[in-house]
Amino acid sequence: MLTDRQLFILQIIIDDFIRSAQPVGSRNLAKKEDVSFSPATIRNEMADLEEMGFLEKTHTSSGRVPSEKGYRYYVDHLLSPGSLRRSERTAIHSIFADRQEGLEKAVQNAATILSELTSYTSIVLGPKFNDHRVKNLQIIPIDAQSAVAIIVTDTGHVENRIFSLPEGIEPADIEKMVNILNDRLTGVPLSELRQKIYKETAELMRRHLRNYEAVLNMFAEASGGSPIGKLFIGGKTNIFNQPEFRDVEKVRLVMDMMEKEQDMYELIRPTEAGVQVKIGTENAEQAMEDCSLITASYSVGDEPVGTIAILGPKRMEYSRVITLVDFLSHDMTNVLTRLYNTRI
Amino acid sequence: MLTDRQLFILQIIIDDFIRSAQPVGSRNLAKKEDVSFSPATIRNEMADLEEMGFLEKTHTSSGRVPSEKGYRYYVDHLLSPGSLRRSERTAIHSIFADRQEGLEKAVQNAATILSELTSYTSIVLGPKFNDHRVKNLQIIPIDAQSAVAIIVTDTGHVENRIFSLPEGIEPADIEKMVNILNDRLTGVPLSELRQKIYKETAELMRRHLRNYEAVLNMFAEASGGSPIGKLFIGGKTNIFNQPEFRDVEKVRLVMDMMEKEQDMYELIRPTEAGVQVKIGTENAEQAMEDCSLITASYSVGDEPVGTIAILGPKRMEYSRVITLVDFLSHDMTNVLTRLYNTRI
DNA sequence: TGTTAGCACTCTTTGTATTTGAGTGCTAAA
DNA sequence: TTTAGCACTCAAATACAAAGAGTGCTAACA
Repeated sequence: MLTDRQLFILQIIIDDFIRSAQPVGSRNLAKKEDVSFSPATIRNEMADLEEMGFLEKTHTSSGRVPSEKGYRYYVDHLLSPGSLRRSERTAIHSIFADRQEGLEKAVQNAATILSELTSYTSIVLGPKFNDHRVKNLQIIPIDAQSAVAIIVTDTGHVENRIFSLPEGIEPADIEKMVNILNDRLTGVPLSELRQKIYKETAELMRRHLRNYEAVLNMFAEASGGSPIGKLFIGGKTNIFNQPEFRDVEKVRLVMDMMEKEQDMYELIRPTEAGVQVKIGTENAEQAMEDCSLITASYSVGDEPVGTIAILGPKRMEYSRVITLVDFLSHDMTNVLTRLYNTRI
Repeated sequence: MLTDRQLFILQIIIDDFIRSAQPVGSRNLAKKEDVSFSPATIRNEMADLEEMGFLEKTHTSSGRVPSEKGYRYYVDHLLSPGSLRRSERTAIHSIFADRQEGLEKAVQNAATILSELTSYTSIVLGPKFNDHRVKNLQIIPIDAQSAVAIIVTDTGHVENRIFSLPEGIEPADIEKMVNILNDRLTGVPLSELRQKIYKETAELMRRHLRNYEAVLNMFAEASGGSPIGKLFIGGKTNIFNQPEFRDVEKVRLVMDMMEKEQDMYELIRPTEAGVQVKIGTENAEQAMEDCSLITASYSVGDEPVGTIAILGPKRMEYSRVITLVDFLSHDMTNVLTRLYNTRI
């Protein structure tokens, strides 16, 4: 068990290291105003803290650096709850202020602002609406061989795909089909569209369309096929600012990872509700070894529809970022719920 | 004027430097099989070449390095025309092999393959069709206040945008409007859509829609508003491989630039037909100081619709990359022309 | 018994010569 | 005109010393 003094010292060390990126030694620590013990005392405590695995040394006679376990303890027990500046709050509120631009733009905007506010890298996923419902279906013939299928959802989202038409199909046939599709499928949630379309309309489709699988594919993609929303990353190059990433190889690892969409999806896949902090190797991804990730999901009503995240060095300003991410995720939840939850 | 021997030496120096990234000295040059002069002779020639501005020294007693002027001369006069390996050719042909995926995917694919083939960074812009023509327009009401406007073009491309409906509009009104819009605007090229819609339908729209500007805006974006195609960048982190970019600051400059879409558009904006090479400061962009850019546009018929480019260090394998870019741009032109030019 | 001063020790960082090696320019001979 | 020879330059590597920040341990102190 840790004594109060050990907690105090651990906290100061980590705070200091987060600020300075320099290993912190007993002598300098003792000089701080609110520290009233001698360097020797501090050294003893530090030795204990190191023995317990909260601190590390970079070499035998260096100052101490927080270990992963140290950060973990710090985040779990020592964090003083931060508060946001007025300017930060207005910046966040402004993201969803004007709806005209469309949801996707707004989300992208969120990523940009988040990265500017933190000077770390931001990742915003979503939103995906599992309960998008079909509002309208269209099939628009392009030429003799091909047509575009379009789904409009009740959230105003549009999916489209080109597919081939069977030989000699008549415009009237298509119109009839569209009518039937709309009749049978309006109001169906995208998540159920796939099975519904098989059950309700496959027979009909088969009769009229040679490769109706293409249309089914489109529907599959629109619903379950791409089960995740779009991914936006803001401030990709912010990592260059961190002194511990002076090393080209380290930067490269992280940059490479950020280019792989799949990896990023995996990385920020939400595991539980609320703000989550993953420190260094707590992230599965190899490249995250020296980084930490703070994530939070946002929802429409009770349904999580997306994730926001901040990726920074392990030496991250946890307090500030957690507050920020928490605040933004709630704000997004509020706005989106107000916008889209009414229809349920 | 340069003597044959000077040309020869210049060529060997640049070839060697492109391979090794090391300043090349007279002694090592003289050791090469196909060089039959003594180091002293070479030194004399090098001194002349330096005086003329084709070579530079990194310090007084170092080997020579090509200057920008040197590269320029090399590209303009000394390039041996490269040829592609069978595997490279099949890789390129495979890009547009299956149309099912959609044009956008194929273009993105082109960027990826191009960067893998060269191990430089690739940039692919487009395609934008100036002569997309309107095939069909739809307005789908979402709820009492809003609706989605959709344009389908004769290339199968779909644009959509949400806008607000005026109070108390009837579904029948909308249907009427859609009919009129389709009647008046089908077949109109997107480039002329904006003025046409004003001339032909503004009066009508104003009567039925409160904020018909939103719809006009959408049309504007679909046609002239985003006058450029989508931008794909492949192998962003390939620059890390280059020994002259061991320096974090240098990498950062380039990475920062690549994150700014606007800068990238400007960078690869085509200036004339055919393959173009821009070396170092020949690019306006500050961050390109140590990089070269090789671009080529591709067309549908005679109309250029997009650009492909390779961004690498000044010490780039010009011969190989030029051949590759030339080949791919022609291939894309062929495929796209076959696909889309028939309708004109 | 917990705290602290003192001290020897370690290891990085910084600075300063010194050497090595690759390369140059110039001169004079072939 | 070419080339051998030589003095010279500079970056990079090597070695060494000193400085500085830090530690651990012991013994004295409150």
